Amino acid sequence: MPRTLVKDALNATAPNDAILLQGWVRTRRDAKAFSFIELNDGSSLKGLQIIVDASLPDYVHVTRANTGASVEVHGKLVESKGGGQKWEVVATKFTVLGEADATYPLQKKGHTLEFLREIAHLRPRSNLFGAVFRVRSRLAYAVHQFFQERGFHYVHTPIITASDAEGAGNMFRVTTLDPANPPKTPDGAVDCAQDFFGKKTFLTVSGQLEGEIFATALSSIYTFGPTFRAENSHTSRHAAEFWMIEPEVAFCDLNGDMDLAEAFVKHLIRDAKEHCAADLEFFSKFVDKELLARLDFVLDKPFVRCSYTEAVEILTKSGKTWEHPISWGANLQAEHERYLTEEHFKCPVTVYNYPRAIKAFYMRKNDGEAPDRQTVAAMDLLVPGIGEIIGGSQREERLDLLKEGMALHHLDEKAYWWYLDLRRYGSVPHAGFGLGFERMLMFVTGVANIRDVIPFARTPGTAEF
RNA sequence: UGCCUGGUAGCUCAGUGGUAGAGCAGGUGACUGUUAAUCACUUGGUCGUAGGUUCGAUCCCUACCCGGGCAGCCA
Repeated sequence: MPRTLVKDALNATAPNDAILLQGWVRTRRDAKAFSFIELNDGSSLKGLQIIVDASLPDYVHVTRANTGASVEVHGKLVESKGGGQKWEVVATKFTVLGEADATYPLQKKGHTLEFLREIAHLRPRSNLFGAVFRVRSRLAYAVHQFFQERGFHYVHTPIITASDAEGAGNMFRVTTLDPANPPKTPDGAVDCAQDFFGKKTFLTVSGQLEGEIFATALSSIYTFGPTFRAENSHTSRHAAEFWMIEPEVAFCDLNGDMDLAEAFVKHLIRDAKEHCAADLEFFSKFVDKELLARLDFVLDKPFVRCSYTEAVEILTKSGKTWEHPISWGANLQAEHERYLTEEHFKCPVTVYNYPRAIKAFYMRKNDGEAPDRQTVAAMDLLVPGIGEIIGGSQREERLDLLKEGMALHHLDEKAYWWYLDLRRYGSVPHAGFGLGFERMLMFVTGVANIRDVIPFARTPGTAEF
């Protein structure tokens, strides 16, 4: 007999005389003549109520079906006599597949997120994490759907890379050399030429530069994969390993890039609302009361677009005192970004055209500006509660200006020979951005800590599981 | 990395310079078409680690370890 998922049983339109369910016991309530078992198989937030009558021969096994045990139930799907659920299953055959004794850590009560992180191998069986990871799965699908429907091609950029100065933070070294006894060059330095790849290699901090290669061939591409930053960041929104989505579009300028970013974020929110409604209701009830209202609000209105120069004026005229003083040329700090999106505009804000000096070498220089007010066509999308969720730019497609940018950032042209070739041969205007998948999940679920939207979080000092 | 904050029963927490309590979980019993069921009884802790002050430290001091928050870095 084929297995029926709890989700499908709950959505049944008619009773069913013979049904098979498999899953884990969430809670059991014993009555004199029968027991109630709430069965969950991860297919939905809500479980299915199982009735095991004491007259059933298998009833002797019910006492072993404690919270956490895995069970198999053959039975009849019938309309429930009790309140609280439409359908329930009256068991005809009841089997405990795997017991869970009193040491099972998940209890029928609220646990702290900190405790659940310590049992990351069991927390997917909780309501909250079941919901988080169902949404994560759905949104990963929605990412591909959004881009595939728009003619983008999915590119697998390398995870191991030799590009070591992309300006996106510290990198993890990848090496097979013996750390205790590495080969040395005559002058005493570690001889990286003898390493596995014959040179220094790292885990990628971004697939953007390789993405540009494919955008200047396939026109519109996106990457979606793991990214690594060896920053010693102790915050609720940084992880050493996270997933990033990086579209790159040829024949596209900054406005097109901002349009794409806005459409993408809205698509993901709309998709979650449509396909994960019960899970989002759960978050709205137990994690963040404002969640659903905020998501609706974000969908309804166009995002505000505000140039860096305007943003600095707003911040200067706000009358607020800043921990980090703000003036033209300084980077926007978290407190500034939070003010813009949470207090001043009260909606998602795209800040664009940042000072050239504080942005990456590959960003396109804007023309016709005073020498002390030069900007690049960069943009950051800020959302309430999280801050920066997207960072992107139009890329510098003019060879001479790209070389100038590299000189400003003290980069060696030789290391980027292939990147410069893209400007030597058939260069086109192009633009792209990076969206932190976990930050998007935090925004959609209301979950406040990045460690709780990653199955197994890697943060400084922590790599359990 | 800097600053702040916490570490007491399996979990969530209270508490006091004289070596500790509650709720939940577990156990036993009762009761019930129950919904994190309910009621009664009950098991359970060298109070993060190592020093120091003191007649005496879980409590005060120092260091360290671990968790969390904020800032910087960014996605």
